[in-house]
Amino acid sequence: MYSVSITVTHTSMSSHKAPKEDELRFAVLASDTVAFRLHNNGLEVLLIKVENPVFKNMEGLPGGLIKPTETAEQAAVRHLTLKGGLSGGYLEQLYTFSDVDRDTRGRVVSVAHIALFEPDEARLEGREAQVVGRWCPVNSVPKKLAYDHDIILKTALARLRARIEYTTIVRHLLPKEFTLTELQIAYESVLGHELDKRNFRKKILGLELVAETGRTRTQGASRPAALYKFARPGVQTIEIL
Amino acid sequence: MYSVSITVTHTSMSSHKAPKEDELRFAVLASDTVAFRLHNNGLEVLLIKVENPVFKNMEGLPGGLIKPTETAEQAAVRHLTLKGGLSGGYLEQLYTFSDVDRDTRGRVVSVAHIALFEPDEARLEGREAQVVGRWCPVNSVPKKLAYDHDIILKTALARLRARIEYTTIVRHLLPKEFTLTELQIAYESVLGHELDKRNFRKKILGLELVAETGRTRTQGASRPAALYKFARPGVQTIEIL
DNA sequence: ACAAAAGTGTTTCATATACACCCATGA
DNA sequence: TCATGGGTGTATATGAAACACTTTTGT
Repeated sequence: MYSVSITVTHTSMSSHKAPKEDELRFAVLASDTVAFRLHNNGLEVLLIKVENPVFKNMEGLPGGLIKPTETAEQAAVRHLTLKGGLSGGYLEQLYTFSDVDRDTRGRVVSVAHIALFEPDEARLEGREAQVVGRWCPVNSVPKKLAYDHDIILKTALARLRARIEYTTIVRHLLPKEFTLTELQIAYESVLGHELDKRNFRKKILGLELVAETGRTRTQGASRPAALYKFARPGVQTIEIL
Repeated sequence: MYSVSITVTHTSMSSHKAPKEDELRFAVLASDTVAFRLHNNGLEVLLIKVENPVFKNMEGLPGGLIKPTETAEQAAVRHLTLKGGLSGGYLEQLYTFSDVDRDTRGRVVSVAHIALFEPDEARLEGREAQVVGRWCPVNSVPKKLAYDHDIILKTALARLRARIEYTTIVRHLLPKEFTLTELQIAYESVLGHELDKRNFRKKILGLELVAETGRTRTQGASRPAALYKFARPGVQTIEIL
C-alpha cells in the first residue's frame, strides 16, 4: 500500500549510486502541536503526560506519527482529537525540527504546528479518546519538558506573539462574538503586557477589523457591552508599511 | 547504522496497535531550496534541470534527500554545493510541504528553505560538482515548474518580501561593504517597487542599522560613494510596535 | 445610591511622505 | 565643462502615546 517505487532520477534525489529504499526511508515523521487557549484572562498551553521512561514524570506536547496517507496538518488534527478530545481549532505550521538526536529512540523529524482554540472548543473531553492532558498557564509551564519540547514551545510563543501584532489570528482564540474588552484581554494575555483602553479601541476600530453585531451582553451589575465580530473571514495580514 | 529502535511508547507515537517499523518509516525526506541572489539590479532564483520524465523539459528547485545523519538545513547546504557549486550563503527554513501526492514517485515530504547569496558567493562554479542550474530573474521564471515547486517559490517570495520589511536579512544579499544606493536597489529589487532616496536614507540611518566604514568607492565619472556595513552581526528584527 | 465595567476626546510628540537641488569626480 | 551618480533639508500629514471622566446597568 505505501510501498512506493522510489527511483533516483529526480533533481531532488540524485546521488552517485542509487541508494536502497531502506536508506531513503530512515526517519519517522511526527507532528507535535503547541495548542493554546485563553482561560481566566491568561494564555494556556496543552501539556500531555509523556510515557517514555527516559522522560519519567515529565510532560510534553501532544503529537504523534504522521501516517502515509495524511499530511502533517491532518496528523496534527488527528492527534489533538485523540489526546485531548479537541476538535475544531485553527492550525498553522510552525517549524520542522530535524535535529538528528532530538528523539532518544532514533531519527524522528517533527513538523510542529501551532493550534488555537476558542474557549468553547478548548474543553478536554475524552469521549472515545483517552484524555491525558491538561491546560497549563504559559507562565507556569515546567522548566523542562520532554524531548526538545521546551524549544518547540518557546518557538511557538515567539511566533504567536509576533503574528498577533500584524495579523488577525487572535480571532481564533475568541468566540465568534466578543466584547472589545475581551479582545483587549486576548491581546494582553498573549503579549504579556497591558494596553491602554482608549488607544486600543481607536486602533482596532480604525483598522475596521471588527464590526458591531448590534447585540449586547450584560455582565453582572454594569453597563452592557456591545458585541463585535471580525469583519472579514480568515486570518488577514495588517499592512504595516 | 540507521537501524534505530522505535518503540511506541512516546506520546508522539501512541496508537492502538503497534505498527511495524516499515509502516513507521514510509516517507522519503527531502530538502528543496529557493536560492536568491541580486544581479543586474534584479532578484534572481536558482533553477535546476529536472530529470524526472514526468516533468520532461521542466525546471525545478535545487534539492535532494536528507540523510540519516544530517539535519534538513545541512542537507540544503550539501545540495546547494552539489548542484550549484554554491558555498556560504544564508539559510532559513521556509515551510514543510507534506501533501501526499506532491511527488509523482511516492511519499516525499520536503522541508523547504530560503537561501540568500551575496554577489560573490553566487557564482555557479561546478568544480567537482556537476552544475546543472541557472540564475533566473524572478519575473522570468517559467509558469510551470516541476512538482509543487511553483508553490514553494511563491511561498518563498512572499516570505522574503515580508521579512525584508522588518528584519535585516537583506544583508545576506549584499557584500560586506556596500553603498546606500546598492542597499536601496536591494530593497527595491525584492519589494518590486521604487523607494524615495532621501526618505530611504533617513530611515536606514535613523534606525542605525548600518555604519560608515570610512572607505569610499568611485564608480566611473561621478562622486565617490561612502561604503557602509551592517552595524550588528546576524539578522536582527526591527521593532515595529 | 453605589459598585462595576463600558464607553469616549484632546493634546503632544514622533514618524512618514512628498518633493528638488547642489556636490564631487572622471572623461 | 559636462555627464554621472552621490548626497542633503523642509514642510505637511498622519499615526502613536499619554491621560480621566461620564454612562449604563444590577443590586
